[in-house]
Amino acid sequence: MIPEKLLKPYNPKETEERIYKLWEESGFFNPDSLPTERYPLNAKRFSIVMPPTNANGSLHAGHGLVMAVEDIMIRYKRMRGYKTLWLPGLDHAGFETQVVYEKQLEKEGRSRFAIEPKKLYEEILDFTLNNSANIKSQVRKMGASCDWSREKFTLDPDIVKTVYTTFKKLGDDGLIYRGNRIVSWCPKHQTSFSDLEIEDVEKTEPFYYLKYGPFTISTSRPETKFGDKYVVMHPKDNRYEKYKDGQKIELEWISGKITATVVKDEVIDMEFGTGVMTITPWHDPVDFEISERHGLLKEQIIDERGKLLPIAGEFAGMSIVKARPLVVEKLKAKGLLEKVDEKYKHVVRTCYKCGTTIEPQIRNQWFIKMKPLAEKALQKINAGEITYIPEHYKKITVHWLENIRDWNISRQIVWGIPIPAKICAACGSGFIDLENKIGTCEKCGGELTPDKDTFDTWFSSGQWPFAVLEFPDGNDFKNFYPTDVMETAGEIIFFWVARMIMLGLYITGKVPFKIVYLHGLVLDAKGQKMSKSKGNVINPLDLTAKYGTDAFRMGLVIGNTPGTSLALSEDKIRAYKHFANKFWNIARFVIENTEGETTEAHFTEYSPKDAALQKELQTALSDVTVDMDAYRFYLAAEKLYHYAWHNLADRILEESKDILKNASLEEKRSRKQFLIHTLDKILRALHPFIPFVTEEIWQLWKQPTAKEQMLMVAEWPTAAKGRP
RNA sequence: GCGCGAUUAGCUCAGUUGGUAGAGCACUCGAUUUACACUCGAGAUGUCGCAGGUUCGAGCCCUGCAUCGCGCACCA
Repeated sequence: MIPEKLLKPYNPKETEERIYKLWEESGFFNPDSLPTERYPLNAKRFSIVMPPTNANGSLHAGHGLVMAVEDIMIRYKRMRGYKTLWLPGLDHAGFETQVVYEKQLEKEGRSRFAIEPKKLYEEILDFTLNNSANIKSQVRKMGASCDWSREKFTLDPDIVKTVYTTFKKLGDDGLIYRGNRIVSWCPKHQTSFSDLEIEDVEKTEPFYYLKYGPFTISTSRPETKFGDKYVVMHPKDNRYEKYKDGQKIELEWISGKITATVVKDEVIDMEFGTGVMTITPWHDPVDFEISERHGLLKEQIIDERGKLLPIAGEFAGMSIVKARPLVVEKLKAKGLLEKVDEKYKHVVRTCYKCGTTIEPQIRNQWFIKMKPLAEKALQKINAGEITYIPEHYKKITVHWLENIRDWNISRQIVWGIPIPAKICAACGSGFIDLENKIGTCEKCGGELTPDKDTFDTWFSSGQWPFAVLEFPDGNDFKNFYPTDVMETAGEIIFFWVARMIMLGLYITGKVPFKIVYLHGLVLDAKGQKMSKSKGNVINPLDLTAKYGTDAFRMGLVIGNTPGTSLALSEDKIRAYKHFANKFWNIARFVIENTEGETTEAHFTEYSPKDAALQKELQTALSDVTVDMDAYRFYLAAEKLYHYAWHNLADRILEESKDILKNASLEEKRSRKQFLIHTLDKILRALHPFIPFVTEEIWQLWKQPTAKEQMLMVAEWPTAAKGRP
């Protein structure tokens, strides 16, 4: 009897939840619970650690792509007999989450700075936990066959322990230092950043030429110049030959008479402006370096909120934005303003989140010396131990690693893993202290207080692969590390991927993954970046509800080459909904027309015509397998789509109508066997891409009596092997 | 300034090692008690950014240029 359900159109809504439950309850998402007959103890293993989802919102289209692509990899390998582990996780996403939460506070008319830190932490934790439940159900809706029993969160005690151990080891190896160094500071968020959180924006602003004693100096930031008492020029600049290094000059400046000191330094570009500049070491990285080289005094002009300090005289307490025109006015009144170039183009460093101009500040922070870590990573990458898909990301990574800078890992926010260190109130020294053992400052005997800062979130996620696999003693670490593939967004290649390689190598001695597969952004139908303010955000759940998850997955995968952005249009997804239904009907035709025919696994009496078709199918399948092994899912999916629709349905099924009606008994039997055989193979081959509809058809058709007979753990339809 | 991509049909994009240019959507004409209207058949649409070069043969390899996008960079 043909199952009643097959007579109606395919209904994803009715199917998906039930099928996912079937899979999940089988336990087969867990590599340890796979049927031992097909997956013996010595079976090959395949593992992917899922990029931990930021627990501060809900799934967006980009997550949809992650889930689709990684699930395809995992399902494919599982069908090929690998014990597959796909380990899901959530990221507290320190600063990112804090920003999201602060926006919410703003709407409520509250400010993070008015909330007691402990209370704020509790609130954000609640917020995060609320989101996580939601996110997890969304990941399930995408059909992700990940092992929920191994799920991890970046704030889990064992992860934190690993992070602390790494911090300690870095310290013991002399790779961590606490330095009073210039850092990038966002006055709005009031935290420091690493160089990656900075966005360079080209701006056109007035450029002021100011009289500084006998010199003319130029600046785009007159409001920072109050404390400038060093005037710097190139030692070989003939124009200023008569001024000697260290020479004192009395001159009239913004707030009155000062004594300036001449400094000669080779960083000065003689061609630029007048070849003379004054320096503001507390608030400019170049100036900081100069003052370090020459042992000059440094003075803070701007506070943490971006307001001027008492040194600015009558401007004290003013924000720099307000102060600038007033300072210019005063300079003008004093006759110190020589000229203004109104259209000066230059690069301004801004906070990547809020666009506020970065105000560099000198702060005592924890830094990691990156050079030694980067060198090891470069060796492995250059030796080809990591394959990049697409390839050009390798060059980008190498370039970044070769020019790496030290990593400031201190963040002045509450939402994160606290830095396990003590700070001396008297001398500012810091001591890594995991066991709360150090009582007084080892340098000056001063009193110690716990470090109030938290780690940069990437410091913890940078250790994710070995941390979640429970390095060093976990069985998972032995069985699944290094992982096979790291699939994530090309956007975070430095933030995350490169750092995982460095930290993974440093701690375990091995690269954390063999293949890096990077996908591009998911854009809207017009190719524009999705953003809440533009109102063009596509919610994956709306699309899966409307067209089914299988259609959504196909739409994300086909025509999407790694590394390239994808414009996601609803038309495209609708087209693959049609495909799911088409395939449903192919199955219905085959099942209806082969009723009563027993399946013979190795049928040998094909008619010449069917033998040819059989060969054609084999070729198509091995071709697809080659693509699968080469991670060309966009091609594999398209080929299967084409075969199923335009070969199987349009050609083979159409001509079968005549054969099944009019041909000889032998020919009929041959065709029926071929149809059964083909449907079986195509169901298997399409399963990684459209898991729900294929499993549903499989269940209706084969009516398996044991969970081991699910399509999810069935064998891939060809033994052919592509390139590794 | 240095580096990395992209440029192929009206739109969005494929094109794996060089061998007669492809898909989806859109478009035109036709079919209809059908496995499927979430359908089928037929069709139109391309100097593959430009200029050279290598080759029997180039969308693909090499050189240069243009346009767009991105990343990196301490010029006050």
